[in-house]
Amino acid sequence: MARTIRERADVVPLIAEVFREHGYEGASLTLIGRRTGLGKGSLYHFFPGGKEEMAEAALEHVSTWFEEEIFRPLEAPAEGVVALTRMFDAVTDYFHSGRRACLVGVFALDSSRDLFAVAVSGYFRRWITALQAALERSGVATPQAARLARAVIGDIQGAIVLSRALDDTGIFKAAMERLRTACTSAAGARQIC
Amino acid sequence: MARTIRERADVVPLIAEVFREHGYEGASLTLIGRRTGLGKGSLYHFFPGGKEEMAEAALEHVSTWFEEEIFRPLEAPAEGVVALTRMFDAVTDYFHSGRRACLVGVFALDSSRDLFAVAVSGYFRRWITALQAALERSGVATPQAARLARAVIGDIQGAIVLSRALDDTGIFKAAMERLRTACTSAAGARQIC
DNA sequence: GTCTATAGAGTGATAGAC
DNA sequence: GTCTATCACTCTATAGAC
Repeated sequence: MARTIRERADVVPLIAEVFREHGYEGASLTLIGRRTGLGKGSLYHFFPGGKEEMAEAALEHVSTWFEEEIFRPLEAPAEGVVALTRMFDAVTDYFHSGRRACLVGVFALDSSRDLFAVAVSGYFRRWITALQAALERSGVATPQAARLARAVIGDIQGAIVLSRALDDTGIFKAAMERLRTACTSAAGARQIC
Repeated sequence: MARTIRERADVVPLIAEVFREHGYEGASLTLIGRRTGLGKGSLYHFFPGGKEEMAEAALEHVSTWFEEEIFRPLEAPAEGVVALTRMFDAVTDYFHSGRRACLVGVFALDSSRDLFAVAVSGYFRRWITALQAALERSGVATPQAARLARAVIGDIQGAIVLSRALDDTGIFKAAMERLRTACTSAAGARQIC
């Protein structure tokens, strides 16, 4: 009866990966148990709310990661254009050039959206806000920055869908390059004026 | 034992809607039976291959609809810019301004992608080809048309994800307007040169 | 009678809850 | 591990159209 000193925090990323790959309905407790190496008893010890609490924890984990690695750097007082480039690099890395789906995007598409509406909308709103801040710091006017930020965040999700559908990471990389150029050229155009 | 003369073709759109809303795993036969008003006997009579055959039929139905309503009009010998505008109108209508998910996009995101890889990639490849043709007919050079077509199809998928996530059809409508402008201005710029 | 569409009880397997 | 509910699916039985 070995007591593998496992913490809740250790298994959440693994659970998030199962939800990301199979969706909320498709992620069975058997699959989650296999991935984490945890029995149902342990899973319900860590997540008394069951599958729904596991998904909430997965969403929170993703949000926290993005908060630290993407959102806050976008708002940091570094030069806007540098922050933008770093974001596209980090995003390309995180989504494995489009091979890896976005957990929040997956949840947004099917009926599980309603169950996690607050977390799902909060994630995207937060990202748009942070990106808009970086664009404004680069000299883009507020209304244009807001519009561009919404477009870029949407387009990243689209690039994931399309590169997965065509099984071609080149699609994702090309999209990131295009969006990065759109952001920096918007910044450049404003600085000239 | 009332014999309601139902045809397979009548229930396929209803089944497609269940898969669209719940994903492949989330779409249970109970749900499908309830939506179509058909018992398991009838469902298995029409689809001996079970759930997988139902999903194949749903994908085929969507592809056929797009072939007739979107792809062929894009390739018809009308003026390219007119064809482009019509596509964005038809797409806005079909996806209910982003409220309705894309069946193929949903399948592309989760693990069911591998099961339906041919249909999923075929749908997007076909759309890109047709859009590229309309762009070229509008005067856009081949390499730019190919790049733009890929970007537009990806961005449409992203607009669906984001507008569903934020529960805001304005996001989708704004994205369609932006993409339409990008297409027509690319066509216009080329015609001037 | 045959064939087709229907309903639904019943199968083992597996789901999620506890 | 144990529970019940539900899963995808099978099978029998029915009805009416020919």
